[in-house]
Amino acid sequence: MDPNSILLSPQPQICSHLAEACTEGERSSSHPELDRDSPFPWSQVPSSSPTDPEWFGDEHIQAKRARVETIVRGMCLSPNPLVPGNAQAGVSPRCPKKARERKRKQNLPTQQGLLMPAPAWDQGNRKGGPRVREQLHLLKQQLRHLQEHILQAAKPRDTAQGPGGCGTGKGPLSAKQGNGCGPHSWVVDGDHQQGTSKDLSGAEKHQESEKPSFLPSGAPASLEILRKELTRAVSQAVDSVLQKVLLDPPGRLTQLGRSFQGQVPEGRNEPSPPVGGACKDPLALVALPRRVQLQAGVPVGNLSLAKRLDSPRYLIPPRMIPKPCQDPPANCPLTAPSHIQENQILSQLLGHGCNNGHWSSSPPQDSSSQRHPSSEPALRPWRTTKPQPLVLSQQQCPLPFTSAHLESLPLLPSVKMEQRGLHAVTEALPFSLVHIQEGLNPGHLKKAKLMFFFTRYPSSNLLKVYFPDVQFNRCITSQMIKWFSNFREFYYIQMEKSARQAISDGVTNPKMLVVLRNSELFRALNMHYNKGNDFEVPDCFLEIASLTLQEFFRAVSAGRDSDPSWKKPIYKIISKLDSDIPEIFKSSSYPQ
DNA sequence: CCTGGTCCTG
DNA sequence: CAGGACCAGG
Repeated sequence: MDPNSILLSPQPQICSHLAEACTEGERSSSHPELDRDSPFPWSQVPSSSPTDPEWFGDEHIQAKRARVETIVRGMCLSPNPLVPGNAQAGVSPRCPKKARERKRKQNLPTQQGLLMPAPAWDQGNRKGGPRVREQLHLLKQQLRHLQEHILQAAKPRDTAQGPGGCGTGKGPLSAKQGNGCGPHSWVVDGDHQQGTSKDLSGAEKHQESEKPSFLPSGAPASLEILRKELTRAVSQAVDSVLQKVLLDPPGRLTQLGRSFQGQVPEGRNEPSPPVGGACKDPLALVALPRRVQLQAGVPVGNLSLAKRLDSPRYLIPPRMIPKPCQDPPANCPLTAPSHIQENQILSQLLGHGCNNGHWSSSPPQDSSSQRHPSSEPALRPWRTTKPQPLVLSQQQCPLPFTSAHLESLPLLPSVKMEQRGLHAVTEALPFSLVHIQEGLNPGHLKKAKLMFFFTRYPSSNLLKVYFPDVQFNRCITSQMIKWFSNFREFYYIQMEKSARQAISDGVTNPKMLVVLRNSELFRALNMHYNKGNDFEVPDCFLEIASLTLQEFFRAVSAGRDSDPSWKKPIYKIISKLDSDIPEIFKSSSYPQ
């Protein structure tokens, strides 16, 4: 049997009695979570309008339509079709996959698809952005074909018209089209990437005004009429589609922004109930007795003794050593972090507005690099995007942007947009949105690691309390839970390793195993959770670590490790020894 | 059925 | 650290 019964016996008691009570309540976090069903009106968009066959009575055209459709479909299957690819690149790239594969996650895609016309969900996507884009694309193609027909019909005269016609004719188009004049110059460059709905309408408008000159008086008036009608209809269709997709109430706009990284803004995740309060209990109850013991001079095995030797006091709050001083309360509009968010938001909005409408069928390369949440400059893609389409789009794109917003678009090629566009857009967004992080960034990870010193098994509710700047949803929550799971893994591995090491070193009394700040074990742990060593590891952690180490030691030395699940009991013990996390951690800008 | 945990793998 | 498989508990 183990010689340590002395020391260890008291532990379990503490746990089972005191701790249990508290952790229990806290841990059972079955967040009544959110109202998942929030059917968004505009989600219907895809199924409705434009593609209706009726639009093109001409059978011939429909035939072509079918053909084009297959082509388009093929295009959609390619890498990142029209979708601004790595939407969730940085922070939560995995959600989509999960959503796609795991049944239980299926509500996710649904909502996300609706909320995010452009997320990187599989193209195969059900309703949602992809479809809209596809439809728009189709429309564009169809229109182009029609125009080609018309062109052919009018061609003879066009050519007769001579260069003059084209010189004045293609206004905006000539600029884009390398071929300048020529009969095709006025043909909407549908396939050409820059061909946007904008282009179409814009071009057509020009044509309309000029057409008369193109078509000799004798020209079939019906053609002209047909064209106008068609143009108008298509324009309207495009408008309506875009409108439905993009023009949503401010409230939605918010969600739109939140959903950016491919996360489901599944209902509001209220800063959840005062769970924070719960967390304190564990240690408050569990550790407290110990503190009392210690302070009262009642040693709890070597643990307490060691404690007193090299460590300050239990009550001394951990602090960031080097850090100048904590940042002002979280909500500081334009801090570096929020800046990134702004970019995200902007790019999302823009992404929707433009990519969504097939017009900015921006090259795959672009889209792939687009919507890179955190790290990568969200604006990058725009630098390669041609301004024209955007300029044109102002004229008819019924986006929720104000003219001011749009005005900034042409300036996109980077910086300017960042300054003006961002401002404009962000101003239009709910204030809170700027501060809410839809994804997790390195800062959050760091914070989580520090929190690990206090809690090894945080409940999701607790996490929500300590990460007020994070928009929790299933993905984010599980990601964070996963973090802690990983932390634990590392932690326990280290413990086991050390325990075995101690055994092989001839240690026989677990009492001898205490994690001191100068120990190798501590170094490893500190390196892992507190790189940079800018945080003072709380004593309670050392205590828990010592305990864990001892438990492992006892288990291994007792040969219990032969049991496949020999660690379980240890986990159980440790899981009840979470401490309360300092209030400062509740600040969204804590570790800064 | 969902959540949260562990284990294993990359 | 993320993913995925698998499992237990509510």
